[in-house]
Amino acid sequence: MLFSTKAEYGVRLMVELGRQPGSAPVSLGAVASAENLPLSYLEHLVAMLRNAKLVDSTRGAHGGYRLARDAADITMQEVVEALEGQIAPMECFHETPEGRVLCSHESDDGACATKLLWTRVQGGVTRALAGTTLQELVEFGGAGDPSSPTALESLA
Amino acid sequence: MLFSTKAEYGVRLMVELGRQPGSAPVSLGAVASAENLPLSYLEHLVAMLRNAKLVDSTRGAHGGYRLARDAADITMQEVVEALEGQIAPMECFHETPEGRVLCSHESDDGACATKLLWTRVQGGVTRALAGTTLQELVEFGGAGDPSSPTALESLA
DNA sequence: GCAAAACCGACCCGATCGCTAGGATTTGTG
DNA sequence: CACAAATCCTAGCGATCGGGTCGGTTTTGC
Repeated sequence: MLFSTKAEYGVRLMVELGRQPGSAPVSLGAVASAENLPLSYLEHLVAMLRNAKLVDSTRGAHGGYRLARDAADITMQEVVEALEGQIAPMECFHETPEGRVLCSHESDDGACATKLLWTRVQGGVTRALAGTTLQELVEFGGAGDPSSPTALESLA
Repeated sequence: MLFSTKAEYGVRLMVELGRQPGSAPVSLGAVASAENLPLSYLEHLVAMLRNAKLVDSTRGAHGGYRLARDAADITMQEVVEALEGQIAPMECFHETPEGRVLCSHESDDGACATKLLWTRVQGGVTRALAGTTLQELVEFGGAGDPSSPTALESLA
């Protein structure tokens, strides 16, 4: 499995937030029951998303969460990386701030034999994640679960 | 981390085998010391590769392993799948024998909101893996230690 | 017969995953 | 003010897996 359910749940959470029409915050409980996910677990995930500044929270009664930015402006790479940590195909791969990929096995001039492969893999994943916006998923997606007719209106 | 060291070590093993000129089998010990990997662990990995019919083994003194097919005819998808199991971005993703991708969350007509994303990711990974042959890695790669000057461009 | 190798299975330790529990704080509402 | 609804925080727990070791058994060439 490439990703754990952290990414799955977290993305679902983001989609649910992105689907909300108004600017009123949505409680996690609402998201949890809409997507049929354990609330206490979602709390952990949403905390990561908040740290990554992808969602804003308002505390207290009638509080909740909403997207920190426009859905069209949030790439899935940001979301997944907030949840799963930096995306790298392999332990020995680090990405420098400038985007260069380094393999800790390679000597100064001799390339690691596997680098070609992992670089291609990472490229494929990164392109897929960075090339998909939350907006797309919101538009694409149904309710995720047929049991909740809620929030289906924005599709029409 | 997308993949574990099982894939890393296994690919290195395959590259090492692919680099051998003659048809004489290479002992695991030789591979282990060449790549500086634990022999006893490699035994498990090579067993998977043997089950997947990617390597042949000959027992007894002066035995060892060699590629079951030509390096140009082995895709990295086969290798990685033999080691890591079926490649899927997410638990809920299964691939039918016909290659169709199914998400266990989607109802009959309502699509899972995350399916678009994971499908793209899987596509990216699969293209990278299936589009890379062992031969390419053999040609690309130095030994990891003895450095052969290689062209680092044309990675993507 | 001996040594080199492939084979096989059991075990071990630490990390992570998925999740729960129990609280504390903040804040709108009656 | 009291209360309830919500976010927030920390700790823990069972299970699985990853990475690796160990000890042994076969098979085979010399």
